[in-house]
Amino acid sequence: MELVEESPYRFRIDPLGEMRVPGVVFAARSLLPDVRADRSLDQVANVATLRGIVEASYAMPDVHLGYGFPIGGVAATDVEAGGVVSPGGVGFDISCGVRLLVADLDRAALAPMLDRLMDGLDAAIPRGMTKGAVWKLSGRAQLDELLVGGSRYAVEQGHGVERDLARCEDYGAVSDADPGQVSDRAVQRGQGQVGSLGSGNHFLEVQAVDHIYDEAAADAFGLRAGQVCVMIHSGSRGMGHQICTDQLRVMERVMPRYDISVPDRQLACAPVSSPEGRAYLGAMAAAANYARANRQMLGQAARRVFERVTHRQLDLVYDISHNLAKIETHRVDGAERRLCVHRKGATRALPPGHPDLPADLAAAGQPVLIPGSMGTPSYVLTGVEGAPAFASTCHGAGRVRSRKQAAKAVHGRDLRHQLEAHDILVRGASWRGLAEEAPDAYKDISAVVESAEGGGLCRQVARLVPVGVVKG
DNA sequence: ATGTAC
Repeated sequence: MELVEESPYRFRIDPLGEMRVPGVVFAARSLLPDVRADRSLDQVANVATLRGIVEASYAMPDVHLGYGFPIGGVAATDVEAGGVVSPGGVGFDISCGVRLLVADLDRAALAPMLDRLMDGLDAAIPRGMTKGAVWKLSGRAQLDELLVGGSRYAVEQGHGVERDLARCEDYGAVSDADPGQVSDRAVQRGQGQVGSLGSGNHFLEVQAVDHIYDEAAADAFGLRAGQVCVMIHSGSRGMGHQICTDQLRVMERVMPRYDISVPDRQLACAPVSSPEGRAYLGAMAAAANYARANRQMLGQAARRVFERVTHRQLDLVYDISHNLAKIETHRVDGAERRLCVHRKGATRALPPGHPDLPADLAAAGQPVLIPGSMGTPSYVLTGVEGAPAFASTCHGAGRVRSRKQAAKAVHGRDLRHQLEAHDILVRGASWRGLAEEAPDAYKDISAVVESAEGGGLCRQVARLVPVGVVKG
């Protein structure tokens, strides 16, 4: 594996063997994975062999090993040219993403109430392995409505306000969800989890705006220095996981029928326009809407606690996914093409003026929400005109040490003391879970974001720092 | 990420 430096934040893997296009990695040299110890760039090369792939197999600065595709990967296939869709290009946590809310309240004014706020959130946010969810659904019929309607359905049922939907990617729901493709087992797993955080790197954080890079965009997003925010990072829980598992099994079976062979079994795929490809996209969309409704409900729970303790409202800045495939039109080799754009651990970053943006965000561009690892900053970015990689950017810090290694290096109790020494309050679900998420198990988020901007993928708008964390 | 194993 050889990396050719094209510019300080852009490296190329030239096509070899079955690769149809090059690999392109957007990262400073210091963030590049070690090609001897880490297989994630082999995964970038493997993705480049997929039928119908156009331009390049892209990797964001937070790239790391995933199932088949790397996390931090972007790949687009040409639908009309027999291009494939692959569940591994989306990941198990379908439409995992981030929701950011802001309060008209400064960090200093919150300080005397912070402990009570964190206790309230601790009690109100279901998380970890324990059962519990904000919203108990009445049965499959209601779940099916949620799988089609996403956040819009939650708001229609009284869980939120109409303005929330204008501040959700896709206005709260992706189209073409097909609940008929969702197995009974997926329904069973998802039924009791709407409005629950999960575990791993998922969190709810109380944060403060620490630095503004772009005043005009920050103003459009409703962000100012010193202001208190709530960030929620969660996904589609057991529902998305089961849907991914089910659909992978189908694709593994039908690949020979379409004469598809892949260098790694985890790259199972089918043509976008085949029955199996369409079935996956319908099921994936259902899981995506589940994830959005999940974050809507978590946001509602946070709002109730926040209002009770501080007597202030939380307004939605934005809700955005970083694990999704979408059919989009892009110009490739001078012609408009319908592409299936896989983003796995990668975030869509619409530039200013994009027609999919609501009017009040048109001048600034789309808010892109980048969650940091525990105890480290998070970022708000925005899209830029003429960006490469189908208007995509990074999604977070990216793990560099395994959960096991992380848990061995530090005890959760010590980590909590370290965070509290930095005035960050911690409400965890388990000591082990806390230790697995130690910040030094992740890349430096600030370096990741700098690389993304340096590579021309996005622009920095604001930096947020944690003041209290609720961990799954 | 995940009822951390079909």
